[in-house]
Amino acid sequence: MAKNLKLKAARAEKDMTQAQLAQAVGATRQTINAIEKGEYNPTIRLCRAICRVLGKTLDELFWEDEE
Amino acid sequence: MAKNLKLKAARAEKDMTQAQLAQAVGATRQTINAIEKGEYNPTIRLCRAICRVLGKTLDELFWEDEE
DNA sequence: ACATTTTGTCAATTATATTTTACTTTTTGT
DNA sequence: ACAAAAAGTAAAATATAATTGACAAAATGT
Repeated sequence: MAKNLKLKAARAEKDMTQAQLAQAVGATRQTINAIEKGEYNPTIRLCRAICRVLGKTLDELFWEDEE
Repeated sequence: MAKNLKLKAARAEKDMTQAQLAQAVGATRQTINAIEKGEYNPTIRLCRAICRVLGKTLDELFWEDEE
């Protein structure tokens, strides 16, 4: 898995820290960090929560052409 | 979580059984069944695999407005 | 009606997502 | 340069996704 820079950018666009995003979606800072780092396979529910907070779609933040 | 009828419909459109879809995405029939039943929180990687096989996007098959 | 396929469901086990605690490194602002 | 905040990282524990095997219920075709 590659780094999720789209997520990182969307978070920056909202001026949120990893800790703030984590709290907003009910996860931990480490989980958010791991997702951005790209070495993670989060659940769809968490992905949806992140999308809602950042105002993005699943396709925008979590699609990958190659797995 | 509600039943995932969009997934069920997309699978029907491809004329695939749950078992066939499961094999195509490298999962078990029970997992596919549970996802369609809606009482499940699959990983994003499995969701992406399903989308690729069925020719749909994450937003089309796995978005939910209310959680 | 009958046989066959598909779906639904359950219990037990395994794999892994997520948490917790803690520490180091990098970034940001003054 | 310094202090503070944010990000990166790691090990151990917990929660839960996913598998395996097996059987019942429903759907489909002849």
